Amino acid sequence: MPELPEVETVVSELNKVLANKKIKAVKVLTPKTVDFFVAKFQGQLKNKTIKKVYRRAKMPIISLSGGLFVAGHLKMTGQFLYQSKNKKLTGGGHPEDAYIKNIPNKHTRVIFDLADGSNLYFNDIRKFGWLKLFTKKELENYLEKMHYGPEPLTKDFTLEYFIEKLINRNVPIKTLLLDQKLVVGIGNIYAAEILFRAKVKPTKKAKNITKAEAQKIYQSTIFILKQAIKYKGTTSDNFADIFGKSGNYIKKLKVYGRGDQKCFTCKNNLKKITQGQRSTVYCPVCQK
DNA sequence: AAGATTGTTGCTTA
DNA sequence: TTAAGCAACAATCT
Repeated sequence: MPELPEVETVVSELNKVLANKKIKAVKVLTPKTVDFFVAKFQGQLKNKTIKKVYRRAKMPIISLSGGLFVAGHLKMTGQFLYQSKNKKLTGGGHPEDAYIKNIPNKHTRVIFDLADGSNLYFNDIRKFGWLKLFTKKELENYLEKMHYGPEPLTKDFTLEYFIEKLINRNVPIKTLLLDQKLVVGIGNIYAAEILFRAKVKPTKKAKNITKAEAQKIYQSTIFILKQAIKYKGTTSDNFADIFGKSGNYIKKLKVYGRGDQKCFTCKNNLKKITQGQRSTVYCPVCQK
């Protein structure tokens, strides 16, 4: 459940520790993670220098010398973990620490050995995450093919655009918020939180959302994502930053993961339903 | 021990 | 063509 705030946290930390560092060697332990291009991945990254690490949608992107890029997706359980030379990761005090301590471990898929003696690990419990080597052109083509919507925290995401995208859409608003073609970065956690803040019921059809409601959802999207970045994301399951530390936004969650508990606002019981094979929690009283 | 969990792709149907 | 719905993917926890 790395969503935009979690990926942003990881990417900004990676950029700080990796910029200008040289890759000495790369070891792929799980071929599937690099789509079985093991020799290419290991061979072409050798002796490249990392220029910067940034993000598009939920994809971390590492730009390298030689016009190459490593881009990928954490999916549900992917993690980048960074260990400087004589420092072991300690975990953040959560049950998932077992996956972070003693790296490399059985969930380590790719290891980057850096010239200064530090290591970057790509860990992934469920093996849905992936990394891929791209040239600049290939990366551009890939991103184009994805038809990603605007970044919600930039000027590209306007209220007018958002309102227009809801017109005639016969899908629940929750489902639409998860659609990366409409706007990128929102996943199951923040969709629930955004709609709670906007006081809109997740099952409401997009075409029936009023302009006033759309504006609330739009503003809540920006507010919630920014706030979650400030808290370094949400660790509800196994998200960790590159130093193995948990995100703190779990303290701020109003509805996600709180099915059958009391609404903080009205004290009635929150309701848990399933939409598009995903759980949704909302307050039947506060959200109309 | 079966069911829940979740981001995205790709298939099916309309 | 596009929209909508849903199985599948993997591993772990409950």
